[in-house]
Amino acid sequence: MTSRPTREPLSRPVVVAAAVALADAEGLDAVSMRRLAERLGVVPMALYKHVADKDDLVDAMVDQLIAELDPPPPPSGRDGWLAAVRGTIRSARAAVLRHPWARRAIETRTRRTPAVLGHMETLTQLFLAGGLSPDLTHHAMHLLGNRIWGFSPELFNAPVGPTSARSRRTPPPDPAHYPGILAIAADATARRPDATGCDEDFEFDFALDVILTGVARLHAQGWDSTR
Amino acid sequence: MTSRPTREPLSRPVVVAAAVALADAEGLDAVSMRRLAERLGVVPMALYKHVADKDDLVDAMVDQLIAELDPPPPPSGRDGWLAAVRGTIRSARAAVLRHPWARRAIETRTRRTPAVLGHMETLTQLFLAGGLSPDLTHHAMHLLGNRIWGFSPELFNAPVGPTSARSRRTPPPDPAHYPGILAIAADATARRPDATGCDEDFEFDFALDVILTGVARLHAQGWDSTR
DNA sequence: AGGGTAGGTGTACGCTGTACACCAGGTCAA
DNA sequence: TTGACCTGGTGTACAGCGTACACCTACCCT
Repeated sequence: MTSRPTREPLSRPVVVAAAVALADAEGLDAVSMRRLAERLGVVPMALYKHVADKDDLVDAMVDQLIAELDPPPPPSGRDGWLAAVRGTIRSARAAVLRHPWARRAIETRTRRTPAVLGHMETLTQLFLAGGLSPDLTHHAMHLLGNRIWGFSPELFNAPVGPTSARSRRTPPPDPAHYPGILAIAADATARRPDATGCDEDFEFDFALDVILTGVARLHAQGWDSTR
Repeated sequence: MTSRPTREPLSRPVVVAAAVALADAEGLDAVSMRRLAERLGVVPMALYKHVADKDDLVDAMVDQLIAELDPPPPPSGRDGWLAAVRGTIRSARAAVLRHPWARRAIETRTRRTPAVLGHMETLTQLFLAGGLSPDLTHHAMHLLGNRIWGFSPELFNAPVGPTSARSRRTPPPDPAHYPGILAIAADATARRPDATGCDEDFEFDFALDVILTGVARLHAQGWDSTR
């Protein structure tokens, strides 16, 4: 009998799953066609039988992440849309926290895949089902922006991307020149003495709250974009 | 007399200005060390005498853009901070609209250069001068996120990055699967029949308005992060 | 029996950032 | 005046990237 050292055959899902695993383990930059192929015990060009190009691969990685999201909770009662929207977005947030590469991956996407559109559709439906006008819903989605994916842009914290601790030619900035920033930093440390950096979870919820509250208020007063 | 075919000597400002010009003309992807050096009539490695590495170069490009911003308007009167903040952010928006590459460049930055911190400091000061607590100011900055740079993430429009019109293997999505999105799209076209895509300026102002209004309301009611 | 196709291989190209050695010209101290 | 040093531009080289293209093999279907 011929021993068959056959590798499990490749397929698009297998390739994408391996890419996700690689990104989870070593970051998005580690996902090159060559490294990924090596992991799969295959020659780089073999991947191109399953993905169109690297962009397509990253699109697919994001799609797979979206597939992990919880199904939208059934909105219940008046103003239930608010909780439903919040829940859906929190689920997205949980997913991108599980996959640190997702943030950067999502930011660089330009294609709206069916999965991406699906998530946007879900949220849109929740707004509409809550009685919001298509008009307000439209602008509410824009207002949320990337927050529908569960992250807000970093503002104060440094280490998002690869933490290149290389020495630069420019000296570190002198805090004395930034009394305002210093003041809020001092206030923050006074409130949370043992914390390092900002509480991203708090910031996210705070932002979501201000935004959704604002939208709800506009809804209540019958806002219309043509004033 | 010896004819002197001396090229204008390089310097960091010259290099950065050339990089900005190149990005303005051909996009951020066109800014490679080789292409930039070619433009300057110099060998690629010569650039490294003036910038530490490519990251440093892009940092410097963003810094130069920030230098173009209007100085902060003097806030006047009660609630003048609101107009002042709005004006400062609008000025940033004008700058990134002049330089289409800026958006992507800013999003990928991880270093807080003095110029970057300076812009954040300016806004922080405006909030504080308006009487907002350091606490609220802090979270307001987070809430604004990248909008302090004058852009919100694209949600519906496609063509931000390089418009790769390559054919993909996945077919275009069927609009019928997205009735909610379809509904708001229909509403939008009904309101602006001759428009292509969303009105980014409107979206930006709308978002800024909801956010700042929300912050002002919290300020008025003495909001505190430790409830 | 034979053609088509799906999937994996191998080679090659052009592009990227940048490390490293070198070298000319100017400045400055001995 | 001489020699050391520094500044800035050069040339070569390397490793890594995405991917075009030709090929080859094994299977399915008529």
